[in-house]
Amino acid sequence: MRERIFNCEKELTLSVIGGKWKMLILWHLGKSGTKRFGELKALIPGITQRMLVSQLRELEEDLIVHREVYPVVPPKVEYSLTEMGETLMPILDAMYNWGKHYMDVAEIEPVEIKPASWN
Amino acid sequence: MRERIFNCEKELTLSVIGGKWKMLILWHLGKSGTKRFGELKALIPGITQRMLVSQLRELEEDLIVHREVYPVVPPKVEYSLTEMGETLMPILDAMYNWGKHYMDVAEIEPVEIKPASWN
DNA sequence: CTGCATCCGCCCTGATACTG
DNA sequence: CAGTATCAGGGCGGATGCAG
Repeated sequence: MRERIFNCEKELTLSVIGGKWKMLILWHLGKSGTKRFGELKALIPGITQRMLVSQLRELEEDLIVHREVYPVVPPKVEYSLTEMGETLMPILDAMYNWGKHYMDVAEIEPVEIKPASWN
Repeated sequence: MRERIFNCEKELTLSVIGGKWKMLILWHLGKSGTKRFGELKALIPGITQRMLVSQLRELEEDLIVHREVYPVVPPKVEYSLTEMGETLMPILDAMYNWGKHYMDVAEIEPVEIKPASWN
């Protein structure tokens, strides 16, 4: 179980969205809605099944993501944002805009954003 | 040197504020202004000198924090937010408010916020 | 007072193979 | 299709000692 002892509420927020792939997952679910496991995997190049599963489990445990299992063969599982998860989107938007502006103005090197059309 | 290859601009933002103690440092500098090294250390219980130095160096390198050295003995060094650093405060505010609300509504356990009067 | 150098342990993550 | 199990590596961060 994850220890959750923080100095400030900001760190609680960070612990929810701070996993290596969590912002990407939330972004997809928030911007284009419910997705199947395989769809998410295809949308996030480079992620392994192990990481996608673990990040989704943590988001589910934190009541950010809802997991809907359909009892069919082959298996079908859909993921979507909860209401609580939706309330994170303004923060993700703000972080996206800040990062974009920061790249233009500060020109910190080296910074590379992998090619992607789904921003 | 830190590798900075991201899938999205949000991750760049996270890399700037995501260090273990960075949000705390930025919060103090943003809410109550310029601080000496020793003041910051006193304000952040539990942080080691090594970590305070390294986190400040990274923030300085990222043009978020300004470091002013006074050539006196004993040494005196003051840290403050740059203009770019100030633009992070709305995001930190949003994260603080979200975390606070999240604790009340979601009641995720275990979550513990250490006693502190400087929020 | 404000740092830097060194060592080290742990957790996160990646790779790979296997399964209902 | 949507996972689980296992092993291994690397980097972040903690502890300690020294310096200008």
